[in-house]
Amino acid sequence: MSKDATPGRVAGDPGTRSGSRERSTRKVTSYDVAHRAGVSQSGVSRVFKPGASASAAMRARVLAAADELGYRPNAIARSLTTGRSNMVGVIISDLTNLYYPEVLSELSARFSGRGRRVLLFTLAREAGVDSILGDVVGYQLDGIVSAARLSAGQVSDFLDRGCPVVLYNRSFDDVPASSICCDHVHGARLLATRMAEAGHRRFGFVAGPADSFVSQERTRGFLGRLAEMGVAEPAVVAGDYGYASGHAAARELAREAGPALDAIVCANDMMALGAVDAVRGSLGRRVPRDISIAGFDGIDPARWDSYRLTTVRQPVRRMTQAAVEMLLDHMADPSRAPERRVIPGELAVRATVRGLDGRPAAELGAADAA
Amino acid sequence: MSKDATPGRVAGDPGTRSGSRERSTRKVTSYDVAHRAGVSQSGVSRVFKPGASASAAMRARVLAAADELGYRPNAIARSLTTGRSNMVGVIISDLTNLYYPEVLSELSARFSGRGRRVLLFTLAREAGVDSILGDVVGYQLDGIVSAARLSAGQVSDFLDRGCPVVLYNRSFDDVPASSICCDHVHGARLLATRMAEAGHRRFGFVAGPADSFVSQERTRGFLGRLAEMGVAEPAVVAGDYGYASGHAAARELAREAGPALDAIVCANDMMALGAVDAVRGSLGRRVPRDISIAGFDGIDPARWDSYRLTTVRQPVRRMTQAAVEMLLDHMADPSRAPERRVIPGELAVRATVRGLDGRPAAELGAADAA
DNA sequence: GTTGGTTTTGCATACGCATGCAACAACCCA
DNA sequence: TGGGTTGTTGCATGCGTATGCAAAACCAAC
Repeated sequence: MSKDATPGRVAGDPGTRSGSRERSTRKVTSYDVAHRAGVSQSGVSRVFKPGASASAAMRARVLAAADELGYRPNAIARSLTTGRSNMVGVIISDLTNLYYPEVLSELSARFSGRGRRVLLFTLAREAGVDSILGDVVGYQLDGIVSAARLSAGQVSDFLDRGCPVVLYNRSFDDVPASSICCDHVHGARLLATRMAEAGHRRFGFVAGPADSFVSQERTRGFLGRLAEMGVAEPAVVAGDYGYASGHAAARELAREAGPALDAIVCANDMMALGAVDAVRGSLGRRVPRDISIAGFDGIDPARWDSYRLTTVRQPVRRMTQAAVEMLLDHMADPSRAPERRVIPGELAVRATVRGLDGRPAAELGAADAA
Repeated sequence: MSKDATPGRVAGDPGTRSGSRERSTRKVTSYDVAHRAGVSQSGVSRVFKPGASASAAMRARVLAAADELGYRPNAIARSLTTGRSNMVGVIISDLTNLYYPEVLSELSARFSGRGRRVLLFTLAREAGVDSILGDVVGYQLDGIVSAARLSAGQVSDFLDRGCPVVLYNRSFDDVPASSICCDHVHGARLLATRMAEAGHRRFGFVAGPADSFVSQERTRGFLGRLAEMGVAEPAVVAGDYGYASGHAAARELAREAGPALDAIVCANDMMALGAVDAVRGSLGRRVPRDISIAGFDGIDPARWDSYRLTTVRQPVRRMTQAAVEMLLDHMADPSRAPERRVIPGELAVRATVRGLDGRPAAELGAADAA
């Protein structure tokens, strides 16, 4: 069978298993291709495995047969033998916070560029992490990127299962998982410095959910730096990272802090946008003349003309790139030590914070690209 | 072996294959569990298969052993034998159009509520559809929901491979795929009617990409109805569904149509928001006093106070629910005939369009919930 | 105590591909 | 021309689970 090279015969031979026409009915397997090409099944396997040894002649015959039959290697079967699925899990808590679609979009593009599929997990309301663990193990996921609020124990569970994890904007001292974080403390300090220097004296701060690592860091950085600069302690209220929540928080702050309130800083852009609208609308004050407002993240809508929100931008491109890179590195070499990368945020001073001369800041135009 | 029920012995017995402690090193298979529970592998399989026959005693012993060993059924192996993966593909063209994160979020939640995993495919720039086909086949995806601009041929390829497809906001007359569409023509006619009745006379229309089915429908519906009502034919320019594109288009329309321009309708909300900002900013005109603006989709930011955009809302909840339902139905019974559902859009008149008396429309407050 | 019927259980095999091993061919240099 | 080397190829087996089939156990009524 391997000797009598009569491709004409073989190719013309009506397939024994594959029916009469291409893609007629059922699945085409490597055996079908092998039979048609007159080689063994392992030969087909090798041709479809990059870097395996196969002669040009065999390669050509196999590829021709595969093409005629419409053969696609079965990734499931491959995963079973290799133990890796070429799928990575991406865990996102909440796509309504518009920062996450940006992250997801980038991650998806980068992973697919590296030949991996993205299995998406959205965590409705903190629930379902356990079921995800089951899936991660069951589907042999090669790794996971988590941008959700998992606990240290949950992350450990993944690692114990031999599934590398890259934490996005979170890290644990006692868990050996890699992480990529924006330096929220530093960014918050930059913002605090800038706003204090601009002469704001009565701050309101809108924190995120209490269990949000990002919120904790931003809050700590911002309040800490403000204290260092001798600014009166801000009034603090908590939100849920949503627009409506920022809207409500701004109104509450105005009620609490009274007319002296001259700055509101929110733990993310979504809430800051809500705050801007509340201040301009319900409160009837001007931004930034009466009240300056700033946020964190640098989401796209924050740049829209109606807002031009001052914010601390997270370099999403670089962060996602790092996340993908780190995860793939760990998949390639599991013995590699976990790595914690921190990337500085960038203060983007736009139109919602007064300038250092106390007047509305100069417009920056569209020059500040991500 | 199946008779001497001495669970104490069995449980205390140091596992032969599973090392010494729970989850020590390598994968735990159904054989490990079977050995520990003193039953056969097929027994374990049956216990973990809902609706399979297994005595209460066996079930209890197997579950206990599985728990002690930290066993999780290998979904990959299961997929190999059953031929179905419990994964569905979701194809999204562009997450920067903020309508899609909403759709994706809903789809993800609904599918995971039905026990399916979502494999995400983002189509960068119309490229890569072919590679998706390979993945769909290779990963034995049980079905796919496509909210991207696939061609009829591409959809047929999926179907030929035995993979049911539900098209989201698109359908083909000659392809037997199910689809869920918002009635864009009808919605566009509602909007056109309302705007013409409010006395607008010189329209500008910002279409989407030429190959966008949604844009074609909306354009056709809107222009058609306007013509019926005897309104002068609008100036039409094309955008790419992005904010910046709407911004630029509004300025171009103003230049083309001159000061008589009193209404701009965009083929989606993202562009409409850009148009609002362009009209208020660059053009220095008021909305809706000088120029009314409307969009399509009903994305979240369109409801923000700074915009309160008049739009034709797509009932995302109902549409995604229908999509999931239809896909699952087809997965359960592949012989079922394809179904094309159409759901009406809802005109949401908010603040960017003048009222029927020619004055700014009454605010609707937050009453118009999705 | 026996028989017929109904679970329950184990056995063996299939799913589709990857891969270690051995057989083999081609090729090189002496 | 021969022995050694490199590079191809096929064979056989394993990955972890599901499932048809038959053996076994159980139950109930006679």
